[in-house]
Amino acid sequence: MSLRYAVLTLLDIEPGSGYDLKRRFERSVSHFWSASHQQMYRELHRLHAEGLLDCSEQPQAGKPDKKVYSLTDAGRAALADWVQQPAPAQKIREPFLIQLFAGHHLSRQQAHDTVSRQLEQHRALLQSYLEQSERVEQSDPALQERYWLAGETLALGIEAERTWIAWAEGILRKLEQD
Amino acid sequence: MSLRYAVLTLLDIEPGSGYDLKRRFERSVSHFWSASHQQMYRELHRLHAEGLLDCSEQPQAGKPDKKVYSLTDAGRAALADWVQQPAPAQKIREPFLIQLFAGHHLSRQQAHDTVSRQLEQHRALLQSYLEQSERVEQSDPALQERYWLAGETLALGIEAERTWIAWAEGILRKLEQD
DNA sequence: TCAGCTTATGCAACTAGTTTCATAGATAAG
DNA sequence: CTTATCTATGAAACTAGTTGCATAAGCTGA
Repeated sequence: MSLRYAVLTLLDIEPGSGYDLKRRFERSVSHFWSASHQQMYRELHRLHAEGLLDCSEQPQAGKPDKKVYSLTDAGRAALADWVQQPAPAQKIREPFLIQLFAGHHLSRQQAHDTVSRQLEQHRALLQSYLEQSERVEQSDPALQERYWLAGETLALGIEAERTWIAWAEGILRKLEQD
Repeated sequence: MSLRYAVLTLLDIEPGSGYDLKRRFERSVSHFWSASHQQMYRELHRLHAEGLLDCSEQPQAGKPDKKVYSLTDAGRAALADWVQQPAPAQKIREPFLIQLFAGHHLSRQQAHDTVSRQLEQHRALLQSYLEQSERVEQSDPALQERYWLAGETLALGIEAERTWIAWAEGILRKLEQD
């Protein structure tokens, strides 16, 4: 049930199409939510059917037409109501940590390889979060002020990645020293 | 597809029933995976049907009978094979961070309340991870040696919670100083 | 003795999320 | 001129996960 509120939140900040939304999920909330384009379109249809979203078709020059969605009053009310409810518990599912949990089936070299591979991915993630953070810092101060709590979620993403990277580097050191 | 390997990993370390498994998920891998008892039982049935698990019914004094599952050779082979594959990417889904992202719908007081509520939960989590860690330290050194990578996953859980708590405390400070 | 908790297992129906496929115009590289 | 990529939307079928219900034995406290 949280996907719908993630969608409402992004469209509340700025209206957009399913395609826009998919990219905004990748670029701005990937540190706490992910969804495929099919999920977006389905959720947009549902929210529109329930009267939480308005939809206007916009022909574009040189590109296919867009369906731009924006919140109705009912949509804004539903979102404002939900943010005040206790948040459903997060469900953590990290396949890589299962592999480490079963790490006694790996040779030292294999363990080193899998951890290294993950480490590269997390370094890339940290890099992309830092770039996002820079973009935020260069944006309109009034918007930064209004959405400062959103900015803090990104700060958490950055800190979490730094913690992860430091931990993984520690494991690699232990695997290297016999 | 990762649940099955989480189940295989725990049963590889020590055989047990669906009920045991559910509690072991809560007590020993909750920092990277969660599953309901229905998921356990269904997965155990499937794994048994596929020949990856053996099952023996054990009558118990003073308690209902148990079905104790353990890995077959095929089960151990499937697990050993899987741990060497690249891990599927983790999917992060944190409803609380969506709420903060939509935090402009909250008053200062409401924001303070929701963050405080989450902070309490994360402090309790850290506490339980630290207790787990102590239990591990007091266990047989040979087992600690064999499952040291599993121990490292717990260390990551602890570090991640500390990071989270420090971040949340920072938010609360910002919300308190006008 | 009755109510509630723990141990123990399971089905059925539902919601959420993934994968595969399909369509279609524009643009860019070779 | 063909292949590939990007923009843009969607259906259908599948797998994963959740919720609600059912059953049943034993144990604990009022």
